[in-house]
Amino acid sequence: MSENIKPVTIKDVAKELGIHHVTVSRALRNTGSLKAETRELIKKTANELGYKPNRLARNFRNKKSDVLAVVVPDLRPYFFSKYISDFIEVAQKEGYSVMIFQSSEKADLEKEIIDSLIGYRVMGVVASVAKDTVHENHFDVLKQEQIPYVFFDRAPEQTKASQILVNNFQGAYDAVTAMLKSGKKRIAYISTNYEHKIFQDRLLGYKQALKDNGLPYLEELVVKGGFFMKDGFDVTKTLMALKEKPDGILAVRDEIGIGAIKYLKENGIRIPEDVAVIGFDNDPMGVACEPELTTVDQSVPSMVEGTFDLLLRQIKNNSLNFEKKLIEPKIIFRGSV
Amino acid sequence: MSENIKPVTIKDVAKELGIHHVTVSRALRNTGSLKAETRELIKKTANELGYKPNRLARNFRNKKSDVLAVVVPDLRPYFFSKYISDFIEVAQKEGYSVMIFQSSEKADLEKEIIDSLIGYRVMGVVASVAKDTVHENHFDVLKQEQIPYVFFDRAPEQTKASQILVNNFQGAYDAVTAMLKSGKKRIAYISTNYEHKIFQDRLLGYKQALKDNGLPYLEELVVKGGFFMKDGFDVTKTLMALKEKPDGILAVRDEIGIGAIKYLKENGIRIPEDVAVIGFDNDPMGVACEPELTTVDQSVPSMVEGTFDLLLRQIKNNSLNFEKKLIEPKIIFRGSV
DNA sequence: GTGAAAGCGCTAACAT
DNA sequence: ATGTTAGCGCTTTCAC
Repeated sequence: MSENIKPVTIKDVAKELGIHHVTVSRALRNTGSLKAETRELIKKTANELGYKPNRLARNFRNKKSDVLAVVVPDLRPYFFSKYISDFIEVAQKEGYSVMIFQSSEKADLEKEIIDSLIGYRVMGVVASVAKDTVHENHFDVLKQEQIPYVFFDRAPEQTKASQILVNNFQGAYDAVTAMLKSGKKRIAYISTNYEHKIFQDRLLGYKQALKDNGLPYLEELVVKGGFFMKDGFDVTKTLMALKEKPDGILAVRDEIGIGAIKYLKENGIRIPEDVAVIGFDNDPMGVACEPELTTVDQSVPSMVEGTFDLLLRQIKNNSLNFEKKLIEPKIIFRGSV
Repeated sequence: MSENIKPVTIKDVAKELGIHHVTVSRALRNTGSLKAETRELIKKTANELGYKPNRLARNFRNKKSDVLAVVVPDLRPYFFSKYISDFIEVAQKEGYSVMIFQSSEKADLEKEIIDSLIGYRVMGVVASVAKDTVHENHFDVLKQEQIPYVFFDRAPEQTKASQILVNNFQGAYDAVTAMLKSGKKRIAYISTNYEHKIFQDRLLGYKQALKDNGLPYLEELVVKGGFFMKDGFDVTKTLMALKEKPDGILAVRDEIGIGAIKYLKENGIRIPEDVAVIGFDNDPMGVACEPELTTVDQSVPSMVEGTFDLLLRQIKNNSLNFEKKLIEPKIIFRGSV
């Protein structure tokens, strides 16, 4: 059990110099008017004494923290870890710290997290919602509390907050079109059983591309499964058991697409000659497999940039927005088409 | 510009009920002695009024936050994102919030981060250090400030803090032994140019395994490169240009190992018949490639559990420890050996 | 250019 | 079982 050392405060610095602590405060924050030499002396002394501003006190006094919060279902999928990594980098540069919360795809945990966030008086919230947060509206309390927030990727359906998404319709449309152009005629679509708009939009893009190319929409070619590689593997098995097999697969996630590739290869089906595959996310995992996976890239850096634009504007204007940004996706062609 | 709404405080709740705010505080925290019915009434009222405890005030008053900080070089590598994901999950369960910081492998940024952390009066810090933080000691201020901290995976060399690592020596030793057992005779070793002990230990394990099997240590088979897939690819090219080529490769990261596999396959070299490959980290990417990559698993869940053990003990005893924990690694055999 | 006073929302310690 | 007092470290406002 060690004795408790008291951190150095501005009063300690003030006492050391025989001046008032408010003067120290002013000096350290570069506000007010004081003699340049006093300011320098104070800074030097503060430094020597090992003064570290108490942000708890400062934030409390200012009634706001310099913290941004990010809420995601799960940190591990590459799309999220890449997004958060980029987000933190920008945030640190802008002088914010970042708290990360995981909902583990559970709406009720998400709710608790939001309450907690409000308690911390975070300056802004960025969220991608849980599996079941589709018709829920537990984010609305943030609006009541005047805390700016932005959804990225996944948003509740009826939200009245700003959001930033990839043009998922276009991404799917382009992916299907690409396979059609390479001569494919029966494109299957593998989705998750999540009901977020982003997945619906991808389905719509898929349908529209078929339609615009005079192809029928066939229920049997549209299947749903889980979120991971194994799920893609299983669901592809179902697809390839069809009497009339697909010759192309669009998967809503790269991991699912890789699962598809694994099934196809294990069963001697050539890619892309027999079946082409395209995924979503530009996960580096897609480069590990063979053939490398063609993918719809969501341009995470632009997405983060857009998020900050939406968020900081609200913070700086002290007002909440309801704005929607669309990022145009880009297909990265590799070996699977 | 919207008007500013004042958050509900305990005083508001108190006024509503015509009682003292301290009573409200006690009721809400389940401390002190008060009539059960008063307590319930207060809680109900607080809820109705939409009271959210101001953690800024509470933490300030208590001179400590309920925040744990994690500092990593980069969030994206699977090992880190998995670790942090697990860490946050446990932290949330224990009632802590988590701030994440990225050093981007830069020691000076790390230094700034630490100062910032101290300002937040975080309860504890968990860190894996930057590329250049080998002989540096900028984490020592945490000790001065009496903030418990634990290193995981990468630690500064002369640190006087608790740390948790995989037994890297053993992991490498076992990996080499496994290849030798499968009949390999010339095992190469691909590392990064980072100088952390974990990489040195892996090299020692590699050397010892050779020695124990009567094999010579050959400088030409030990190469260094970058951190990523591309680097593994490039360095393998060098290795395979040797007059006497290796028939086994131990890579210090799965991504590097996958780069090796990609080079080998592109050049018609069979895996594992001609060359076996083993990586470190149990990155799911290793399942995407073909053959699937055999890997040394670091058991992230045990590592997180161990971290919390080391950290919470210090927090609860209000004392700093200097303890070292080793997790035993486990080889996960897949197709590349 | 500097000092003094006041208060943010909360809780520990001491009343009653 | 409840109330009163005081103060955490900082910054805004007003005074000199």
